[in-house]
Amino acid sequence: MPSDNVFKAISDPTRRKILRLLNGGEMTAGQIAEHFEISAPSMSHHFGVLKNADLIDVRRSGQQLFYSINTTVFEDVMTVLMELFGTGKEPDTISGGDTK
Amino acid sequence: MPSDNVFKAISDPTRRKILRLLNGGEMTAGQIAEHFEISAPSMSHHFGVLKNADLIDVRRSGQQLFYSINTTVFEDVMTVLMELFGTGKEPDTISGGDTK
DNA sequence: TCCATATTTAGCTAAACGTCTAATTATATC
DNA sequence: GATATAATTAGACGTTTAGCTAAATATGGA
Repeated sequence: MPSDNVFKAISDPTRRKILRLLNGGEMTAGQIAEHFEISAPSMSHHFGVLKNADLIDVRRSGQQLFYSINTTVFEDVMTVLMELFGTGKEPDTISGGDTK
Repeated sequence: MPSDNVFKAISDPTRRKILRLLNGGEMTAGQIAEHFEISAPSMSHHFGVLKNADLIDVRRSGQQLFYSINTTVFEDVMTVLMELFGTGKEPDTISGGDTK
C-alpha cells in the first residue's frame, strides 16, 4: 500500500536521480553524493526521505553506509498509477484512496 | 517527456483523487468539488496544477467548465518510473534526467 | 587514547505549497 | 441593464520542504 510519502519521495528530481544511480547497484552515501553539488547533510536528508518511503535499504560496512534500491514498493506504485489513469480495473466506488 | 511538474502534480492526494474521479468520465468543476471538503478556489488551484502538468483537459460549455483526464502523458510517466526502478532498459550513462 | 574519515542529527532560512476569504470574470436569465 | 450562478484570480497565512553550517555519532587505525 503505497502511501503519500512514496509519491512525495519521487516528486523530487534529486531523489529520482538517486534512485537511477542505485539502479546500477548499491553505493555508499559518499559515492552517491559525488554525483551532486549538494552538501552531505542535504544528501543525507534525501536518503532519509527515500528510506522512510521504503524505496531504499541501508547496510553498514565499517565506516560506510551502503544504500540499495528496494523494488518491493514498485509494483504498488505502478498499480496506483494505472488506477489513476484508468488503465487498471474500474473501481466500483471511488474509494478516495489516501486523501490525507 | 514528463517533467518535474507531473510528478509534483500526482504527489498530492487530493489531486490523485481528482484524477480517479475523472477516470469515470468528464465532470464539471462543481461536480468534482462536491467530493471534497475544500473551498472552490482551492479546488481551482488543484485543477490548475493538473492542467499545467497536462494531466487534464478543460472545455467550457455555458457557465460550466468540464474537466477530463488526459492520458497522453501517462506512457511517459510509466517509462520514467520503470527506469527509476530498473525495470526498463539500462542507461549507458546516468543522464541525470531533470535534476532541476 | 587520540585523530581522521564517513555520515547523520540539530537548528536555521528561504522558497514552495495548500488553504482560506474577498474580489473578479464569464455566462445565462429576467 | 440587473441579478444569479459557476468558476477563477488575487492576496494573505501557516506549514512543509530543500538547502545550508555547525555539532554530534560511529568506525578504523596509529
